[in-house]
Amino acid sequence: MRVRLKDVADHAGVSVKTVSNVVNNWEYVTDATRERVQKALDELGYRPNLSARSLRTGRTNLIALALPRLHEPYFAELADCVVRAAEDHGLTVLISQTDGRREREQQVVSGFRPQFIDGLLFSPLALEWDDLEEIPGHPPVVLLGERLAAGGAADHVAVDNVAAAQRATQHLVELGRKRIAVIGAPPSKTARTASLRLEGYKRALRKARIRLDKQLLLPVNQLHRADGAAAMATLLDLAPPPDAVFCFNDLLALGALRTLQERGVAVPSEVAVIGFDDIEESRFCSPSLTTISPDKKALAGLAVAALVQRMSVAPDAAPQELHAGFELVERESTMGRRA
Amino acid sequence: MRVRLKDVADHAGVSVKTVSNVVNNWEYVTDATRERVQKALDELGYRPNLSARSLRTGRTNLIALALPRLHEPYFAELADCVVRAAEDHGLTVLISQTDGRREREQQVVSGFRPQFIDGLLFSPLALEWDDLEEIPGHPPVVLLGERLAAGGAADHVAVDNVAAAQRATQHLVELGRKRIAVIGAPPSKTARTASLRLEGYKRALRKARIRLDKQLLLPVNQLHRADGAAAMATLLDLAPPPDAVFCFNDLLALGALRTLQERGVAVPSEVAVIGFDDIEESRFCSPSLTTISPDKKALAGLAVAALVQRMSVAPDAAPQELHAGFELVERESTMGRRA
DNA sequence: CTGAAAGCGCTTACAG
DNA sequence: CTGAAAGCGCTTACAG
Repeated sequence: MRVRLKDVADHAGVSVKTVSNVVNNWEYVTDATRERVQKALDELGYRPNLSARSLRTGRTNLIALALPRLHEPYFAELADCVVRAAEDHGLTVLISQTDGRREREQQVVSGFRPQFIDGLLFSPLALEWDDLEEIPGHPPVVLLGERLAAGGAADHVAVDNVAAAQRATQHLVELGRKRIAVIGAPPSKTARTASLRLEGYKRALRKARIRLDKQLLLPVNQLHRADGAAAMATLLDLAPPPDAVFCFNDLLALGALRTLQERGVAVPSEVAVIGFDDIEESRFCSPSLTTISPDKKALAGLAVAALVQRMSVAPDAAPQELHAGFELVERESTMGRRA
Repeated sequence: MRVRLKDVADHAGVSVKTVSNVVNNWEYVTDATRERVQKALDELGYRPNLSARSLRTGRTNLIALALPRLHEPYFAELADCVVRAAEDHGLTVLISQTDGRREREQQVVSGFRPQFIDGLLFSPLALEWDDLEEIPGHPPVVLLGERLAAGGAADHVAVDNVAAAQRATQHLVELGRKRIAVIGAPPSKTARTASLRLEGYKRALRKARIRLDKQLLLPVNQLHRADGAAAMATLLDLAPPPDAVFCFNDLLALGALRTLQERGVAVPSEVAVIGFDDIEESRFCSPSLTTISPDKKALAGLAVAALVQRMSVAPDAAPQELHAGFELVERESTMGRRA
């Protein structure tokens, strides 16, 4: 049989209210009472019934995290950070994959399990802001990473993609590279993150007075190894080929490295490679990969904190734009002199 | 304001019970009443309060899925299947990562959110059965993939690892290979799955009257690309080197393929490679990877069904050993003649 | 500082 | 086939 508050109260010879006070760390309980109740709590092994608590308080302490794909290491690592950050706030995270498909994203926002979560951390690929607005009584939402198309009025947490991409490009410039290619250029205007990164790239080139060569901008279908490998092959067939490549994520870069290796092109002496995300494998591949490392912990921490704000303290505050830091991690794929 | 059953009842001019009957698809409601109530339900946009329902029924319809690492594509894909299978039973899945560490696994089983889930799908790496027994009032558990050490008394769902490994090895034998190496051999006895796969490998060799050469059995620290790559390098330094490699998962095989490519060893003509898991990338890498494809959908379906059984129908039934099917998927890494 | 009591929204015997 | 009512376990004004 389950141990209820009432059982503990009887055991300790106090009222239910008093036990509840102790359980919830209420301030005004005499030490003697607290101690006695705590003992009863321990002896009986009391565990609160979360459903009852939720029913009473109207909060579930559950938040959902909706991501395109857990397969992608970046998202898997980010999810892990979010789970930990949420734990610190006493929140449990429900992870769900949207596959970046609009229909699934819509499903998530309108609540696959309605009235079930207190808030939503959302990394949308396809959804537009209008879609979000239309849904009646959707839970508080904080956008993570991807920004909804124009006019968004929800908190948004991300790295400063423009600045980060500029930094990455600048790094290649500083190595003396002149023909700096991009793998992962935005295939369409809806690819918001890619557009921002491209903007950063352009700024760096402008500052270095290097002319933009559109031939060097390669879009991809997906952000996977295979796409990176294929794009790199295309680039190597150019005359002259690039002397550096900025890949818009590490997976693409890993694919590019593979092609370079196959073709016997030396990295970094002939072609320097830089990625974005700093996934685990980038440390272990050979050559190890120079990359932009977004502060995933900060990203998760800011997002959860913003959501908590919206959930309880200030549901109607003006939407915030929050940036987590990043750093450039130099590894073998850009270390060393030009050939 | 939230719409309650009571509001709908008032709106439709019936009692709360009747509305509840309609919501829960109770059989004995006249069509006229059902229709009228349904209309009120729709008009008011009623959504049941799940906390209240849980409090009343004692069930949350939440199950947890505890996996070592979501980063690993196999687990990510499996998780996706589990989520879908659970949906069919009206269950929501709480995914949590244990990192394969005993401490985290213990945490999960004893309930990170106690009294919160109806059941647990669990893929343990470190936990022993005794640990499970010791935990008072742990939820119904079904083991997925990994088997707890001896004496387990919980349902277990997996592919027949011995049979699958035997099939894989036999395939290499049929190609005429004689020196068949293994990457991913069990580093210790606790690596249960690896031990089973090794057993299958041995059986296939025995049947083919090929002598076991322990030099060809390479253990790994982790089941990642880098480990596969390193192991392959070791194998190529043998004299003579192997003419085929059975990798105990696809990630290892992907790493092995990379090394083979770097060293200019032809696949499959000089060395044939086979993996295990059939992760997405195996279809897209070059050469594409022959592999054992466990029926992940069946695995997830069986696991969820078994858990549902234990949760409601037959909590104390004798533990079952359930096997999902597998098939050998032939791709480029083994297709073609020997050099 | 502590107690008695109401009520969160639902399901479910129990009547009828 | 439908209704009135109890009760799941908790929190929280309200008294004292």
